[in-house]
Amino acid sequence: MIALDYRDKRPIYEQIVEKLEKLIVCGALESNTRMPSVRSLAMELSVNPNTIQRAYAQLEQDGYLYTIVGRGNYVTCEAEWKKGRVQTVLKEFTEVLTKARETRVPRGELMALFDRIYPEKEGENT
Amino acid sequence: MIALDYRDKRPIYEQIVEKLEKLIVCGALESNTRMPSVRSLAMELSVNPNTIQRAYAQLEQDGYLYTIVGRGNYVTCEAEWKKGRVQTVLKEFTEVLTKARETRVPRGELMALFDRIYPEKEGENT
Amino acid sequence: MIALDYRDKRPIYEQIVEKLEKLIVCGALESNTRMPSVRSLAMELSVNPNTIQRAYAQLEQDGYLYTIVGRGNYVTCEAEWKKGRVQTVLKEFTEVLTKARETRVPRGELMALFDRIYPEKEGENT
Amino acid sequence: MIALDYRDKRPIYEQIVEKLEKLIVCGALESNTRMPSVRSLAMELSVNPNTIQRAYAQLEQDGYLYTIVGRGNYVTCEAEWKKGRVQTVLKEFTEVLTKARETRVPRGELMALFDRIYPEKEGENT
DNA sequence: GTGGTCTAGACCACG
DNA sequence: GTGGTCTAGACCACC
Repeated sequence: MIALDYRDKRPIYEQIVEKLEKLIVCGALESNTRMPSVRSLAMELSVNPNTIQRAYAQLEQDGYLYTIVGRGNYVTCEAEWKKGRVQTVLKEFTEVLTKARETRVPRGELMALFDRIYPEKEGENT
Repeated sequence: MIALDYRDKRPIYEQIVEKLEKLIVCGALESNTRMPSVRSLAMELSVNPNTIQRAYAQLEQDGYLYTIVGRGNYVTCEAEWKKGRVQTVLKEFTEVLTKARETRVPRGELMALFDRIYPEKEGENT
Repeated sequence: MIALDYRDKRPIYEQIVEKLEKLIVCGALESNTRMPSVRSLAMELSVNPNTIQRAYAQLEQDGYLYTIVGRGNYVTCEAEWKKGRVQTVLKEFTEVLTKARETRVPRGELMALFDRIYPEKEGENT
Repeated sequence: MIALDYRDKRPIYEQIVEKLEKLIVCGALESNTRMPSVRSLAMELSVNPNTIQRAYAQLEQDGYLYTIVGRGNYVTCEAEWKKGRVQTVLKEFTEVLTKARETRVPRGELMALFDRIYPEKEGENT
């Protein structure tokens, strides 16, 4: 389900958070789906349950999961996490653009990338 | 010259790297200029010389500085660091766009930001 | 009769206690009325009978219910639970006021809230 | 500095958070003061450093502390935490008042308490 | 020295 | 069986 990179300097729990976040955002983990239990995921990834616990706690705080004690962790419905997520992305987008301007990256190069990665589709994403 | 934010989560040396990088990119520190000595900058910022040493080492590795042993640290010429810099920015740009697509951020919203931050100017940046 | 919120952090039995308490206090469940049996309420709410049992036990301890073995659980008469209830509320009121004073919340702001939530009516509640 | 109550059902770290929060709010711990180190406070309270760590993390998240890795934890300036704090208190005040109204607690009794705990002082708290 | 992370193993409340 | 808390002890980056 998830591959950990022990050479990565970031803490393990953060990697797990990032990976799970992606799975939730892309829709691989649907709303109200039950996540693997703390212990089972810990076994699967060969890490300590505390580490998984921490990752789940972070995801809960970020609005991606909700916890029912004694039952398990569940994925929140999309509308729940989408708002904050969009804001975060827009902020990051602004930052990288500012950086690009400072570096005087040719505008055309950015536009080309933009169109390639985020093609304009009729009736979608608009 | 540089203001440190001790409440920032990132290590001090990283903040210094970032600030100096900006000064070099924006042209405030011109090519082949001699940087302040490790000890003097350490004094000025009230930090451990080791911290400055580390920042300079990082900047050298990133291609912004070159060292002449016994003489000091100098800013590399623009062409030198620009290549790496542009590549970095483009990679970051790609990543954030991918993230935006996954999150299904409306394309128009990104375009609007793009045009505002990076306005099209005739004969420049193209 | 009662809606449970599984995303609530509090244990289920506590939620049930709170809901039933409200129903008793507001008069929806009158004095000496027989409460639904443990098993039937458990069925209705789709929870474990133990959970209902625990909620009833808590309510009995708080003075809202009394049990006649073999007959069922009954709502105590108003005068019975009112004393304890008033005391509890006054204690909570004192605590939150103390907290407000420590935080130096403007007195006027509290007064405004007070008047809005608890309007002075002639001949009532005095 | 702090007395723990092991009979209390709440987790230890939460008790510590509450106690420290009070000390900060009442001004006993002034802004930008350095808190005792994780290890030393753990020793003093005879608990595990992880427990203190958790308490400090919570306080940081709530805006009462900021952390400088390698240096220690510091109290944030008052304006930082005051805003959220006031809001919390007002919400609690509203809740308890609503509860009081449902219980039909005599308005006069509340008013008396109010005046005793939060006396009107000229030129202050208004 | 500091805080941050992680492991191994334990106990508890909840349902 | 589930998540939540806690202990004991360890290693790391940073300054």
